[in-house]
Amino acid sequence: MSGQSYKDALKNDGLKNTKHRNSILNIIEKSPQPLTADNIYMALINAGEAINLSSVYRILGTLAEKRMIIKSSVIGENKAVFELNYYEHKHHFVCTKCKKIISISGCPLEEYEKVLTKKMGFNIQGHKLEIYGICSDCRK
Amino acid sequence: MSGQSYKDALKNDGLKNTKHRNSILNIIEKSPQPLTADNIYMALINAGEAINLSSVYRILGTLAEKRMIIKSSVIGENKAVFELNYYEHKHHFVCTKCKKIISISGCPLEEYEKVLTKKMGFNIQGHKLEIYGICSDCRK
DNA sequence: TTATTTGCAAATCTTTTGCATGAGG
DNA sequence: CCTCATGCAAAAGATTTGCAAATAA
Repeated sequence: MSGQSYKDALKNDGLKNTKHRNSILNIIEKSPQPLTADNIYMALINAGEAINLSSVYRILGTLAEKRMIIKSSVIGENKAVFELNYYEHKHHFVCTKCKKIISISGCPLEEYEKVLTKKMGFNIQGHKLEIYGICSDCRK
Repeated sequence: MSGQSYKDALKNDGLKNTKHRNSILNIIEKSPQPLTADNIYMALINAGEAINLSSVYRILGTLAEKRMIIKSSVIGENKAVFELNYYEHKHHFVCTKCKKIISISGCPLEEYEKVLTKKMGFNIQGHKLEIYGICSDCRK
């Protein structure tokens, strides 16, 4: 729980630099996969940091609004997951068997978005791509 | 509410041909965009068909399990949406301003999935792509 | 000091479930 | 008939909110 400080990043978004916000950003940053609000809450509790679940939700909402993190959802699950808003654009592969989430770097959609912009008149802000199937471990 | 009968389709999946199941399939089929359980429930009530919301959920669950419909979710919303399992593969554009959902035919991912299969050893079953931004109407 | 943030409890919203009744094949 | 489908009420899970107390700047 002693990771980097997000003091400046928070300040730039007009947010106060609090212990909870820093801890939550650190947890999300260190996670190789997107986390639910409850995952993050439990991680804090296990690390000995007293916090209320509603505060976790409130902080996640604020950070997502400021685009420091991204809120999304996983097919078939009815709860939100959060991850850092990496400037390197990534996608995820979800194993339908073991539920593992694997990051995939690179994005095949840049050209396609240009075509859509021209053809449909959209102003595209982003996209979400999730690929699902059986991972190599589960195929064995 | 007097649309086609899904009698044979239901029978093929070992499901009884009930009024509710037919009505729900018709509502989903006629909708240009994915619907929530509550959207469907309200449509039934407005059409004068008495049904319980839990039955709507149960029917949607059954139909999704039999792959007659597809359950998915929209970024930033915490409820599931349902649409027909068209055999023509489609994606959606979501306008972040007016919340309109526009279907896009065609899919830019076929080649990419082949590459991933080879490179990562995945057995790919499907994907979900959602593109968001401002639609042409809202840009005006 | 003052606006922002957090804790707490309760409310709200979506979805699921148990059980008794009702309807399809 | 006999099984499957539905209604109803209640539970469960995720998320939000109002308000008072605590804290950062």
